[in-house]
Amino acid sequence: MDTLQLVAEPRRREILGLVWDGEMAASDIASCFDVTFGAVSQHLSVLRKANLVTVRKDGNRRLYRANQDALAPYKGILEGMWSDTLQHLAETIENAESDK
Amino acid sequence: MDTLQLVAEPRRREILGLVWDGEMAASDIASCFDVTFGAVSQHLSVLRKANLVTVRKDGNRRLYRANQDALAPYKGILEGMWSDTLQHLAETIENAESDK
DNA sequence: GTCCTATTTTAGTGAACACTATATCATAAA
DNA sequence: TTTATGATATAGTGTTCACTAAAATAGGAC
Repeated sequence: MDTLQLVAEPRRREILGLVWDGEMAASDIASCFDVTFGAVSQHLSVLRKANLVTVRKDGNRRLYRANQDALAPYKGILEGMWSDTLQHLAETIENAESDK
Repeated sequence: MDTLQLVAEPRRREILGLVWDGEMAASDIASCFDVTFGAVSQHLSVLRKANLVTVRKDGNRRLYRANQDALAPYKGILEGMWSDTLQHLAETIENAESDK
């Protein structure tokens, strides 16, 4: 599957939105969605293999972050969709709150 | 299915490439691919319903053309992929030849 | 009208893939 | 070393969807 198709998938789009501005643990990402941890981990695996996210180990946890260089061509479209739904903002705020 | 996913599908991407610069009959579009006429017609139907192409009747034939306004946000990405594969150019030239 | 071509539509098939559940692996804490 | 937590990998399921084949629709030529 090519990059455009990978990015087009709605769940992955949302995940990319979450890790766009900064890194985020897999468990925190998963808690934003109504699917199992495993499902999110699979999406992260796909994004990782396509070099669309980077991972950093922090003890037990894996911190993910969008690879903005690789995603540069899609940035405009992704941002457009995040702002359309306002979900990106809502979710990042929600996450920031729960981190306090 | 949203616009990004519609556009991401490889066959539809190629079809959009063919009708990007000018209108083209459904049969001519279909003859560029190794799938049945019906399959291409279905893709055209999807693109039509999403308002990504416009149709004009010319007697028996239906002439399709990309709706560049609606596709504007995706133009850069699509053009990048067409130039990558060179298929877009090859196919449009091939088609122009057969029209002579 | 009857043919022929261009196109759409419908029914059915196969494959891709997002998901669940479970097993496995790795790190941290006891 | 055991126990718990965070994460990945695997097996199996259901749905979506691109495709084929065939039927239906429409326009032009005769």
